[in-house]
Amino acid sequence: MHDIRFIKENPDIFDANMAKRGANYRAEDLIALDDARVANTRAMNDAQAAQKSASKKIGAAKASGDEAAAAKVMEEVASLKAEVQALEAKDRELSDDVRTALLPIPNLLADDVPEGDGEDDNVELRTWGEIKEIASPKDHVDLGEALGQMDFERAAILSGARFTLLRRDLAKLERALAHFMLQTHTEEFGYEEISPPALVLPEILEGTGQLPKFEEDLFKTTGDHYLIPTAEVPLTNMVRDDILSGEALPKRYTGWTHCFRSEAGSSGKDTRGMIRVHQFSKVELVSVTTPETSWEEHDRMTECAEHVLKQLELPFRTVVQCTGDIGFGSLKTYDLEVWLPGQQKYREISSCSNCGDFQARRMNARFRREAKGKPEFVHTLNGSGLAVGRTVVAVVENYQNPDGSITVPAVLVPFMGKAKIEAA
RNA sequence: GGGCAGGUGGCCGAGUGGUCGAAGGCGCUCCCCUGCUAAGGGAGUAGGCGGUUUGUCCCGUCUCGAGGGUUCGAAUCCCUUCCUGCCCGCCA
Repeated sequence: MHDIRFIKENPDIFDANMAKRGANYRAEDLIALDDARVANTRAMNDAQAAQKSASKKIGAAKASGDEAAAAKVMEEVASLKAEVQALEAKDRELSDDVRTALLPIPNLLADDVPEGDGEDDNVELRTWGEIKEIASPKDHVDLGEALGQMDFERAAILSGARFTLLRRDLAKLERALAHFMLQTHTEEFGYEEISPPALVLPEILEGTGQLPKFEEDLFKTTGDHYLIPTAEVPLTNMVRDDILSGEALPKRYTGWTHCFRSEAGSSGKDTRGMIRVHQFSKVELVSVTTPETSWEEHDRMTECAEHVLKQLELPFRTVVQCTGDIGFGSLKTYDLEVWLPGQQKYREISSCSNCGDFQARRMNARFRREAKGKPEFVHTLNGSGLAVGRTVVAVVENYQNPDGSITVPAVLVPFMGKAKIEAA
């Protein structure tokens, strides 16, 4: 959420950013809305002050036993009551209007976010690894089904379209990958492992930005809960409503959770296999930092995610998302795209974003620089480290052998207890 | 699910209609005294919004789990709701 005061002081910056995102919000409209709120607040405060001082007079008169004087002031003040109540009601209404207007507005953009219309305009920063020559490569669906360990038919019987079911060694591969990732992030990079709830309340999703604007992307229960679309949601809200001490920062959280996405609006896209499904597992990284260290942390986090791909020896490239592809709450986002031989393409496997104070403001997450200092909003970052389902796909496709077996990446052998995945 | 008891400042804890944003204690910060393995004295110590100011000091107002209500006035009374603890029931 934006700081209305920032918009008032920098209307041009705000408008230019919205234009870059192709979003239709204007500083002028928001300022007018807030000015109305401020005018009402002043009137309300004045009325409250008048009422309060009169009430004190009544109290003083009663204390000294002067009932006549008390009655006289009570009469004078009677009319103020309605006025104060009306102004208070108006204040609630206007404050709510401002917040409601601000909530659907996307974050500003870092200056170096490239302009573009969609993912094709993302800019490649670097590539890593060597793409192996594979004669007539198969994709993960053909490989997995031939192994008898990837069962889309059974998944469809159980749950309909866009679900995956893994068996035996491929199920174990998923678990091994997640275990390896968690191990890396906790032991090597100092993240705190969290096993959070997968069902959360609406205000939690509002905190990270999925609500109110993107409700159609979420699964909602028959009660008040929503299924999390990513562990970013609970992990970032770990600091909700907190005032942290400066020394406590940075906070680094990692967690392996299932993620649930309705995939509304992506019908016809990636319908084959386990690239785009309603349920997948992901190891997430979240950092909470001071404002001055968030960019440094952004690079560090991206390197943590890249490190996992390097250890798995999967070729990938790192791109920076353009203005047409970047997410709602992000100032700047790096995507890691892994090479998939079955598609002869790089596909997204991680996305690392610096959200600045955008989420912190929604969550009311703050810190104190010094013991007596004024609370300031923290900065929050999130990244996949990595999407486990897609990593299964990448391993299966990149490590395929001519006989249909899959070589287990060296670093996973201890977790798998074997070096090769074969048909039963 | 049924019953009982609670939710107060960083923490503990007082406060059942009037000058309470809140006693006292702990913790923390600063100052003083003293002088040594510890202690004594003093001051300060929440956040939001708005104003004023940019001498960052002051002023108004709101906030005692949350939301409504009664009242001239509510931490204190009423209603709703959430959470916590304990007992019973049920159950991975």
